[in-house]
Amino acid sequence: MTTDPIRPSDGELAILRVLWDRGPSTVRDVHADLSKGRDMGYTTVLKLMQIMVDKGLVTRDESARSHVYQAAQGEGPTQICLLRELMDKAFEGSAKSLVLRALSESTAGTAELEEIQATLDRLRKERR
Amino acid sequence: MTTDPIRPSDGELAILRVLWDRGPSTVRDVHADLSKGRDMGYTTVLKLMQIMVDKGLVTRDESARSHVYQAAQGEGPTQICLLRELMDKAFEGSAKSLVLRALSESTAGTAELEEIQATLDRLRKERR
DNA sequence: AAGAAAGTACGAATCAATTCGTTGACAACT
DNA sequence: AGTTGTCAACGAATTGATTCGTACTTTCTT
Repeated sequence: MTTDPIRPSDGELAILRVLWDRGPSTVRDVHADLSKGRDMGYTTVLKLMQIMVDKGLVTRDESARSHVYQAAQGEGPTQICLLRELMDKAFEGSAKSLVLRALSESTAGTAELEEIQATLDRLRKERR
Repeated sequence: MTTDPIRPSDGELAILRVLWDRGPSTVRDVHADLSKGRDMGYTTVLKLMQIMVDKGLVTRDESARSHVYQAAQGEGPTQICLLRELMDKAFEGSAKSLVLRALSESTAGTAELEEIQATLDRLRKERR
């Protein structure tokens, strides 16, 4: 059995996204990537990633001088964890009302709506 | 013109939910409601609600000795605001992938799926 | 070998959210 | 009038996330 995904903070999530994108990376890599968007010091990223090791959000390979970090949990499980949290906090736990709200404001194009449709069809078959 | 909904913190959101539910309420009312779930002091709720007045999240009628508070923004706009934030933070801004993820893990029953289906159909017609 | 460059580790400052104790005002009760 | 209860206001402690400076180590360059 695997442990439940741990809820990452905002900063941690930003780092995880880089790791999911790039795969195993050094602090320098992550910092370079993150610096495109906003301005933050190298040691800030380092510290955060060290904390993430402690929390179990990432794993670290220390065999080389520049440690190589890797996301410990997948993007999907993390997204689900965050969705569930929001669902509980703001949608009374109802996936339906969350999805309806998201759809009602969505800027998704026709193609994307088709894709959602397909998933929905599949789900309904499974439920039968 | 109305200002954009302000992102409430977790504690603030819990209070807003009570206000949406009950309508205009005193601190005592809100505290009573919130106390069912978790244990928090009266002054904690009071303080939070005072802060919320400053932030513009709620309005306050001070004509009676017990002030009466009211949510300043609707539930819908707030949910949209929170969804958009999560979308940006964890789904690369894509409503589609958020919805797909929510659906894939959803425990929604058949009836609820039907309802989502209906909304989806309507949306697709509009897009045409 | 000396110095610059690139790393990690760590402590401390800051900031926002949350929590609650205490105080003082006002009201209700006796 | 005096006591008790209810309330708003405020200050202070706490906690978690974030930020970065500084120190120390290792590696690379000259």
